[in-house]
Amino acid sequence: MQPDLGLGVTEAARRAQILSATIDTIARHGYAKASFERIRAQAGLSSTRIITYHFGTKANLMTALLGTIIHVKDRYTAERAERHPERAGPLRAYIESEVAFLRAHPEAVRALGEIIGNMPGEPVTAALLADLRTGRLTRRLRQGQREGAFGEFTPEVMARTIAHALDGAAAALAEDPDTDIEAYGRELAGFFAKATAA
Amino acid sequence: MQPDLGLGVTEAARRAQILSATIDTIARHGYAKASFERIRAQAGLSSTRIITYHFGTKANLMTALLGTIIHVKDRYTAERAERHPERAGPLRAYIESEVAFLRAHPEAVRALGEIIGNMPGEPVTAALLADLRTGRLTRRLRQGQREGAFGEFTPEVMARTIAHALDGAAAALAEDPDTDIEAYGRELAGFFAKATAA
Amino acid sequence: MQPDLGLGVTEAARRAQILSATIDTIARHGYAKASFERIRAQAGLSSTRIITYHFGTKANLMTALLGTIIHVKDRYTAERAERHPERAGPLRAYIESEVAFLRAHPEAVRALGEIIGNMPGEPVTAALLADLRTGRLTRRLRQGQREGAFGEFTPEVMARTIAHALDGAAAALAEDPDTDIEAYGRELAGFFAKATAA
Amino acid sequence: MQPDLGLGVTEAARRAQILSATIDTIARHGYAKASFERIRAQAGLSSTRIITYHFGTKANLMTALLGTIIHVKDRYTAERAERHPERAGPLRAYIESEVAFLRAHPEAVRALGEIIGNMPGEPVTAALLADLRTGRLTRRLRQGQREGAFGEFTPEVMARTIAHALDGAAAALAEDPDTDIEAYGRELAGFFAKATAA
DNA sequence: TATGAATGAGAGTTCATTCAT
DNA sequence: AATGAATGAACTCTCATTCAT
Repeated sequence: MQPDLGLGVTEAARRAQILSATIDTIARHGYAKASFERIRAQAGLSSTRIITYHFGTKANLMTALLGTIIHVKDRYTAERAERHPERAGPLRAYIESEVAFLRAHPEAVRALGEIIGNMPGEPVTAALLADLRTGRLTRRLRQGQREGAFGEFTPEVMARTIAHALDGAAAALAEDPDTDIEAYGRELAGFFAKATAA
Repeated sequence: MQPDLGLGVTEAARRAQILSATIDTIARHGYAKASFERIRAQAGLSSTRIITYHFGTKANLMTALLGTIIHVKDRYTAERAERHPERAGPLRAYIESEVAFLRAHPEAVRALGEIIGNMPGEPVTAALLADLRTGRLTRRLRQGQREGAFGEFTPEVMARTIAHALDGAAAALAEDPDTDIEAYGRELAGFFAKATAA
Repeated sequence: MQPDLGLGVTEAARRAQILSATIDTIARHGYAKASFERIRAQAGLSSTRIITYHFGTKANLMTALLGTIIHVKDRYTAERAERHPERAGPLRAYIESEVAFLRAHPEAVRALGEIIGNMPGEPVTAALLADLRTGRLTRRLRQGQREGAFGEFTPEVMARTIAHALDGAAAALAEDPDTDIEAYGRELAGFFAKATAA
Repeated sequence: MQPDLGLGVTEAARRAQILSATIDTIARHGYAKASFERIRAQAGLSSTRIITYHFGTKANLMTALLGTIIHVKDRYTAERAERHPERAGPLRAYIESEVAFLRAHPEAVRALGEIIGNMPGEPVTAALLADLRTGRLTRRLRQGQREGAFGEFTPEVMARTIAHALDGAAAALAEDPDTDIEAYGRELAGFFAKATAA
């Protein structure tokens, strides 16, 4: 009768609950089918009304989710960087970090991809999101070229290729959850080490 | 009042008209927003009814579209192979052919990606489509390895990486239609030549 | 490619084919779901157009079907009456004849019931159909009362009750095709013999 | 402009309003034509959306209606049994009770018949509904036979016959609302008293 | 005797959102 | 911090039917 036992939960906790349910819903059904109703069911809420109450519109919810995932991912990456001091070069470190996050939070990665690929809105926003994915990497690659660590290539193209290769890793994991994703990551790192070599 | 001037058009022509409009609609708005109404408007038809008349259901329409695009792409690839005899190795030939098709039919490639990524249906179908994308390439890569043309790598991983790298090319072109996609393709071919080198 | 091999069939044969398919469709799916499309599929035709061509409207088709079934049933009853001279009284003869027809053509009986129960149209038509079911029987019962063969009862009520009891027999057969419908009929005849006894 | 004056009505009241309108609609037009639009008009609502809001799907609405009618009928029967202590034997009591309910709620009986006859769904459901109609009566008849109150007959056949005879009563009332349905019921009770006599 | 092509009307369902407490 | 009730718009799909050969 009362599937939602979280009466009087704090705002922050409710938001987190809904965001988490949204990630799972998107990961399971894809962005297009992530309706308020499905999110409501996933979260075990009694009415979709609670979602609009906390987030207003769907675009708002998705923007909040985007911010949250990016935030979580950044924090994860930062913490990991402290634990695993970089030995094998920035590119390998980058790829392995991405794969580690994928392994730790596959649904979040899936959701991130779905949101970026499907969220409506101006091309402006799309470009911003795209830069978010490849901007930092592009700069790192260019910096590396300047320092002589890499050979000749167009940093934008390489960055985009790496980003999409990582999408490929996520897709492989999604198709077969038993994929040895670390091995996949090491192999990718090897490819791009060769491809970017001086 | 009579936006549809194609009264009495033959079945084949109508189907082609609708399929073409569907490609454009998906390319412009994405799979999720490719409703019958939008397709109708794109095709300049008077009623969406004509779409269900010719294709029955939406799933049917999408399946037909999938088949058509794959068919067109195969034919394009075959014809191109005749005109451009392979000199630079099968991998480079493959990538350049894919990029050439992308250049010739960017909307079709966009639509193909959207359909594969969003069409509902069993995981079975999804796996079939995935194999369609990477299966042939995987086999070619494995064959090349046996013949000593390539070094050590997991063919499945490499094939998937190449496929996703080509998605990256399509995304680049979509974001900026002025992208020099041939150059992009040559650079990709260079990457993967290095990455697969013995 | 040409599921309909009956090209150039005579009008009568085509009509019979369609009527027969309509009976089967109604028997299988009920009146409400007996659309032109389903009838077309059942008949193995290539287009519903052929149905409208021969019958015009759906109401027309149903009227024709009604006439056909009634005709067939009358002929069956007449022929059976010749073969089985009446020994056990008109009521038993009537019931056994109805049950025999049900046994011989259960789909036709099912279809007849569905049509009578669902065909749209004025109450006038409904009353006509009702009389068709019970009119003759009512008259026979009244005649029997006059001749002293039966006791006291309202002929209309008894006739209606018998007609609905026969519907019950059809329903029993529909629910379980292995029903011993002759036994069922004999039992019904026994009931009504008692119920109508002087 | 505002045909719906029931703003803010409680859920229970709205459901009752809709269910009641659905009964009337089915009684008037038959199951096949009982569309949301017609129900909406009958209930004086402003949009059909309110129906899906409260019941989700049409199948749901019909299931709810079925449950409601059965519930109401059971309650009616129980209350009546208290007021009218059984004198004339269980069979006569049963028939008179059914007829009394028919007299009190002819539309509900009509709707019940339409729903049972037309609601789509597995044969399983159909069998369940059939048992609901005749199961109790069959058991009563068998019990009566054991106690020597009845003669020889197959209880299932007799129960089904009685149920269909009651359908006949409902049909008579539907065709002519002035039918003296109590008299009809007494006559039926007389028939079956004779038919089941020891 | 038949068909290919088209169509208006209406069905049920899902969607994100809003009004009023 | 939350809810109950409602809603307009859009969507896919099915129906019987008609126009033009």
